[in-house]
Amino acid sequence: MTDEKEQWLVDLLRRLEDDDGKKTEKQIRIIEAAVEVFSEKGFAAASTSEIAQRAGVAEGTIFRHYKTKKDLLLSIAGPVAAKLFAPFLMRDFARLLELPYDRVEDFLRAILRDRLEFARKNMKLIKILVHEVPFQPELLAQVKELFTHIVVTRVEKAVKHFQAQGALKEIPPWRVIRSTVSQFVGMIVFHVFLAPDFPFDEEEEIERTVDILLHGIAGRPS
Amino acid sequence: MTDEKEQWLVDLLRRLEDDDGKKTEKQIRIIEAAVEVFSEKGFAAASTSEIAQRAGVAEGTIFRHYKTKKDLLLSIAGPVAAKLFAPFLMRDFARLLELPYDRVEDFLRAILRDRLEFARKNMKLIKILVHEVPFQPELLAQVKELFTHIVVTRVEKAVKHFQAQGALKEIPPWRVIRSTVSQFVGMIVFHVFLAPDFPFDEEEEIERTVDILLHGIAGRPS
DNA sequence: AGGAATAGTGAGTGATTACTCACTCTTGTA
DNA sequence: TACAAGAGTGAGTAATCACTCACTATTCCT
Repeated sequence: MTDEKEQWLVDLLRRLEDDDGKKTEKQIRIIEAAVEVFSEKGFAAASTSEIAQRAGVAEGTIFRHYKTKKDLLLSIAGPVAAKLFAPFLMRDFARLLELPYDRVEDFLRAILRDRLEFARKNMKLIKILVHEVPFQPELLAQVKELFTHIVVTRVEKAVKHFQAQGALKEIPPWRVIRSTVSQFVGMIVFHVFLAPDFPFDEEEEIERTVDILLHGIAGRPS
Repeated sequence: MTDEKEQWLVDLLRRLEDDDGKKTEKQIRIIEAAVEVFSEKGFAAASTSEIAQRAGVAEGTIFRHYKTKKDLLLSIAGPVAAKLFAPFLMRDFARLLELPYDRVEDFLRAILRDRLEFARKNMKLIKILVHEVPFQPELLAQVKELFTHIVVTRVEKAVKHFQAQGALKEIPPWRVIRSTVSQFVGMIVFHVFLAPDFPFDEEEEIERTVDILLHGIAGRPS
């Protein structure tokens, strides 16, 4: 039944796989240059002339492939939003709920590890998305829709599953989700964006973060 | 001894109190209009002509008080950065460490409550600061300096104090700080910026957030 | 090989930009 | 009251902006 309403999501993600479909070499260079300039200066302060210059292309070439500058932005930031939530749509994620012996910590560790890697590989794209989402209504709507659809249909189910199992406290799922997202985003923002040179053992850092999320920072006697 | 090196910080905050010093009525209107336009469109997409129009002022008047558009931005965003960290410099905060009977949860609740209120009252200003910090090196440097100075001299001391007391786990203070900031920022961003219409009992929400930070989301049996 | 579609070009365009400047108006002081 | 200093003005300016278009180069199908 989920496959009916979420078909568009699956389609969306499938389209992301072959997004290198039929692109000219120059068009690829335009996208690469746009990512550079957008992430460095922000969308509004980025000029099409600089993008063209960095791509080694005439300015008119940009507008052959993209109607407007905003079009170029959306063609870049849109897919990032989808990829950001992609792992929560994978089959493995749904199947996971059928494995009652799977421990929450393994589950959380896997997600954090995966999204940390994703953030590292896509720093500039994420920066562009986060920066422009408040000013581009289309982007905001897309992100909100992706997030709510995924959360209510998948993640919330997973939370309730683990709660029934006794692995998670019986608190409202949205609070569990918010705490987890806060902790994970905080960790990723710190290590990837704020202090990328801060030395750390990735596996241990993941484990400690999940441990704090699960058991808190209070002392033992409590 | 802290009073020597941190004199500049104290001075900075004192200057914020009487920042309404000798300002013309039109100058105040310019600042108000600038806050509006900057937060709506972003600094780069905001035009001085629109700011002047909204302030009911000639465009030249802006440049009588501010050398450049960037000057106007910095005069707005700079003080916000300082006010953001201000409560961690208050005398009460330092004195708190001399009260061994004070419980961590009361401490955390007070901070969260205070910063939540601050965020509500200064939504637009915070939005401007967060949005422009990555693109204005002066702002970034100021925020980093404020944060590190405050953290190492005050908050870290507080964490170690509570650890010695047995109220907090013996984990590296920076990890305690990161977890706390993550959880608090996540809570504030959700309630103030993402879902301001989401109905909630503020006091209970504060209590539940602090409880999750202290004791985690794991089920009792563990 | 031929011809149509698509990719690429770059000079040109009107609109908008941040900022200037010569000027007037207001305010405080002696 | 006289006068200096600052506040306020708005037309003006050079630069830059996103975007267009008439044209050429390349690719692709038959």
